[in-house]
Amino acid sequence: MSTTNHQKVYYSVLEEIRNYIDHHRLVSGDKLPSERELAETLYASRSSVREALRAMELLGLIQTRHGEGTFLSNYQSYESVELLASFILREKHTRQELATVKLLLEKEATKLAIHFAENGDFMKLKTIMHTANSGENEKHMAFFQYIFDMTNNLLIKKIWLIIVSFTQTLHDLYYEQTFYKDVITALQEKDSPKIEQLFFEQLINR
Amino acid sequence: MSTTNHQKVYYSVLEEIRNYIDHHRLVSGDKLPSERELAETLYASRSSVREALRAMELLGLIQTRHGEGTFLSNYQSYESVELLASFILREKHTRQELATVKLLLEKEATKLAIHFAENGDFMKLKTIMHTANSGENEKHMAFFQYIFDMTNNLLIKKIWLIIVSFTQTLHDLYYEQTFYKDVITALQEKDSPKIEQLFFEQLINR
DNA sequence: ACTGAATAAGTGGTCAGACCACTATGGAGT
DNA sequence: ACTCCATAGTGGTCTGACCACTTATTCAGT
Repeated sequence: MSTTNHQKVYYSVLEEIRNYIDHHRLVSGDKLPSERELAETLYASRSSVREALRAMELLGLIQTRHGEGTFLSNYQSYESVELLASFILREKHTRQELATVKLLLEKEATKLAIHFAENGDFMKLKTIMHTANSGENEKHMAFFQYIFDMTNNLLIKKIWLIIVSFTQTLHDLYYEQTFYKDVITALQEKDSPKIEQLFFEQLINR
Repeated sequence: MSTTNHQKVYYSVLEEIRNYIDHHRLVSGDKLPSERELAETLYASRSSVREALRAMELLGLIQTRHGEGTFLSNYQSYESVELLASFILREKHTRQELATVKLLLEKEATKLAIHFAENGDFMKLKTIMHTANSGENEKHMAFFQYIFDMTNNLLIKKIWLIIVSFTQTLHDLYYEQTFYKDVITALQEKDSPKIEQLFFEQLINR
């Protein structure tokens, strides 16, 4: 019944580090105190401090450089998403589920890209699809990598990359040859329903 | 443990643990080997094993009980999410990305659900939204949880759950009151473009 | 034979200290 | 002014110890 509020040390360390970041107005790239200094300041052992820092590192919140120090990550890398995914995707998800999510992400990204696409982009996409010395899977990857970059949404791209990496081991990634050309056209005409239709055709073609 | 390839020990440990879970077909609630046993098996120190376990714990992948052991979790534990979110959501850009992906997933799930919806489902959804003694966020969760279950796609649901758990700590999840009613109607009429339109209105309303 | 309390064994939680590997720095020698 | 390298500072890892908590075992009292 005793509600012992025994918080683990590494957890308090995490909170303290967050407070430190806030209080010192640290931004990406700034250096954190050394492990030994943190340990002394927070009255914790270096092991406990490291447990907290390693967790943060794995989540992509910080970046450690051997011999240099610990730094706030320069960009939001969504490392935690990858780690989570590697555990979630280990389960018995069917090929069907993976393929569906992959297609949905590609479709939505394309529709998002409508709002950002400029003239040069269409040319670039066409060039990608006409690169001679690359396989269909490589073209597909390059094509949508470009699309996802256009969306300015790193998170959705990250999720897609993970899904794709799992899909790739099962079967091919790519759609029909004419599909990509049609997508570029629809993108150019900012025709969202057309994109919806194009992907839907691929969905039922499987 | 071998330090070849500059791979940090705690990271190898993490991969090994994932392999162990995979190989032994562990499911939620199952017990992992003790820290000492893992250290011995993986030729790593207990400190390194703990660094890996703490990171997994922070992500809600495992649950440790003092004196008992370490157990595989169903990663529904929202315990550390708030702390995690306080780190991850520091940048406005990140919040935007999360909100967009959340909306896209909900939209696509709803459209997928069209193909599975039966008469009883609409009634059930209406009931959820008319439950008196529950907040708007709870209604929203229950509503879409039901939608996602209809899609028979566990993967997309899990992705959504993770996204939502982070979003929730920051601001409200839900849309306008009339929105849900309109969605049910569109679902009933299998009107995919209407669903598209409804969500799009919410997107620009932010 | 049964019950219950004391004990032991196993587990996570934490700490201190040691050593290694790597990086940046600054001073000695040119 | 330049180069070189010893050195200090940093993260990376390991060992061993002790504490706190939970469960299993033992054993005394009935």
